[in-house]
Amino acid sequence: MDKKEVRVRFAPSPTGDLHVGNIRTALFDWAYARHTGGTFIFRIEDTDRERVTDEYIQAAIDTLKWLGLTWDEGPEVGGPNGPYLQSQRLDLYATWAAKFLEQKDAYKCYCSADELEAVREAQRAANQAPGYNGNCRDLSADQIVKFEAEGRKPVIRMRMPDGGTTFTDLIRGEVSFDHNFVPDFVLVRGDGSPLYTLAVAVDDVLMKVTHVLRGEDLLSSTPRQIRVYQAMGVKPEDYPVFAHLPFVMGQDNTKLSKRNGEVSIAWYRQAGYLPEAICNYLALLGWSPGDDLENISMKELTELFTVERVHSSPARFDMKKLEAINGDKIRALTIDEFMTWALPFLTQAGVISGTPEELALVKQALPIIQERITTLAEIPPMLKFLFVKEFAVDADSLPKISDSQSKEVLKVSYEQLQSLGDWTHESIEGVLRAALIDGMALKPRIAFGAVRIAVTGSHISPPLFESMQLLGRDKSLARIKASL
RNA sequence: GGUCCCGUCGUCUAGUGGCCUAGGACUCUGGCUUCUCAAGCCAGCUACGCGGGUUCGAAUCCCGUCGGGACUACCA
Repeated sequence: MDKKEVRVRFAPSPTGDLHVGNIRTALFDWAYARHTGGTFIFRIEDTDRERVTDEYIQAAIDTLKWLGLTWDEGPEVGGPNGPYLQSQRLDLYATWAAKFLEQKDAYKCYCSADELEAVREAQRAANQAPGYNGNCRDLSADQIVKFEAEGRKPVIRMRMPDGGTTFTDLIRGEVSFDHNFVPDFVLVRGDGSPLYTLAVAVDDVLMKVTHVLRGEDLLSSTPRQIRVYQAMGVKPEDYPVFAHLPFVMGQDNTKLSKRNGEVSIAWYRQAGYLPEAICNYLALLGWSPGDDLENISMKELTELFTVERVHSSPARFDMKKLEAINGDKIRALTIDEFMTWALPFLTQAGVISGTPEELALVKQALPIIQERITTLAEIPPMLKFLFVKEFAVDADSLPKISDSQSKEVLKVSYEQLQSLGDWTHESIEGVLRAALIDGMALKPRIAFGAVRIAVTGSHISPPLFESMQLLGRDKSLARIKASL
């Protein structure tokens, strides 16, 4: 695009756990930085300290790390343009606000919240566009003295000049706003703390951000941001390039929320989704590589990602497709990788405590369940039968082996298996097939079904003969005997 | 209400005037395979919001219309 080094930032305001929408933005920011060989900056927008907490900030950092979206400048790693928490940059904002005041780009506004609300109320009633009416734009010295004497705490408000703002959005093309619909806006609160409108622009300039990829909800605040650049004396050719990403919405076409799909990335993490799957799926929301390629790695994403290919229309979040991709990613894991992901789920579920024997058994068992699960959370219930101390058949499966035919199947199985020489899944299968299918003329699903329930406790299990081999001769036989 | 953005199968998307009787993926349905569940394979259903133009020709360009969303804070 140009020879200037690309600098992109992800700047969330952690008022809660990072959610699907945030992360999709972070992912695109990251992918763009990596694609261009630029710098990825992570900045925390915590000017609203009533809503942003340290816990949420830490959670945001953890989530980004877990997803593999590493940053070049930001919390923990630092960088030449820090600090990267807006709450630690307050003096910077104050300095610029004072300068704007001095330049008459901004002015003190003494209107109270109640007065402003009354104005808006009247505007709404009169069917006019609600917005600041410019009441304090040109206060006389006397009026200021009077307000000050009343003890009013002024906010600092930016003066929007007549005219309009036009800028080129990388995704939407040329976008224009008439300043008649962009009222003078507040930069600094009555208590002296900065607002997003001030901090975001100051930081983007000071951090030399070249590309602002962010949510579409910020599109209409862009003229205000550009206004601050002007007041800071930034030349138009040095403004960052904007690209407003389309929304990620819930199933019912409303904003994604608890009601129509989980939003918190932390939830997906503990539900057993792989970071690569989440990123792969999210990358497909509002962007596509162009051909029929869909299952891509993080590396491929950075190679293929361009802003030009980002959509301008919103996308609906589809859990089913995420599940499908997650299953694909799990199946593509090597056993060692799969092991690494599986262990925490098994220990947390209390299925294993982590002894070397258990680990060895898990490693042997993982291959037979790898293609049967879509999330890691499905592992514990599926392997539980191998480790459980006090075995019992599931209540809903018990009736299925209580009939006389099942009893007969189990009896024959027990007798045949007892004299089996080598305990391998091939030999187990051979013996049972001969005795039950050939000998008793039963359908495989009927015959093996009974054994399955007796041995694994459920009518749904990993492949029976492999399961029996892993369980071992003693336990397998004991369970069959117990169900006779 | 105003301003701005958006509009291809149920969903995510391919498509930038002829290769489109619109392709892929997920879902769903049916089938094959099969020791359960999966996985895999095959088949099927279903879309260019609507109306006008421009053009020999439009999903692709223009206008209108309808619909959806965002913003309209001393939130971000």
